[in-house]
Amino acid sequence: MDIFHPATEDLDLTSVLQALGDPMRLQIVRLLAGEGEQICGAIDLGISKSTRSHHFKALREAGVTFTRVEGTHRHVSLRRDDLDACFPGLLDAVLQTARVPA
Amino acid sequence: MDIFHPATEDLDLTSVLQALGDPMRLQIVRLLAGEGEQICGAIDLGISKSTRSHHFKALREAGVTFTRVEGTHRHVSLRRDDLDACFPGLLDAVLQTARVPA
DNA sequence: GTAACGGTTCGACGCACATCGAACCGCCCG
DNA sequence: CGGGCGGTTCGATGTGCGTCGAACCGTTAC
Repeated sequence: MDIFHPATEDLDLTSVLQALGDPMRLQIVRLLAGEGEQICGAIDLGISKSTRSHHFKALREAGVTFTRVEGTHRHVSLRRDDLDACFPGLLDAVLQTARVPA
Repeated sequence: MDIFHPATEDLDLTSVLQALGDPMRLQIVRLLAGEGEQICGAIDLGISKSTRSHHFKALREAGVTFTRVEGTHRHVSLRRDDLDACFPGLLDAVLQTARVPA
């Protein structure tokens, strides 16, 4: 079971919104937007490894992130261009407010 | 238990995204954006009354819609201004792509 | 006053999800 | 080659959600 990424034209608004509609994942997306590509393990939010893996899978399968394998590491990045192409303005709107939390 | 609406400053991104992350509710929002204020019963998507009521409640409690009581009817409308104030561009982005579904 | 109608609430049910620990797999480094 | 590390997968568990029918409530109409 290789890492799956949905095609750009297969991105689904509902799925993306659902993926973004979780505090943990929203935080991950915010971090990826700010810091750029990250190694999976570098992102720790006080959750277990399995839960983290679960969220990354959810984001990836919704088409929000792209995962690149390099050795034992997984490099994760935002699919900014694809998201902007399918849902123009959406990511920006989410990030703009996500950047200013409380 | 009167109809509750969250204050504009209490709107939460995660909650809004979660509310929008459902096909039925997304369809309702799209309809409200296109047709303006609607009576609850005028919106039928092949779901039961109770399910419809449930979705309207979810949208309302997330701050996406405003419900106005008039006699036996409930008039529902989008909280466009409030959403734009809290999450500028978000609603537009969602509607723009939601307008072109399949 | 009584019936009909618009909506809500109440279980109930099934499903999906967030979370965890533990087991597992692949790769790298001694 | 063998151990450790980065990540995934596998149950298991609790919880929340979408859906329904049925019962209920307020208002309007007759």
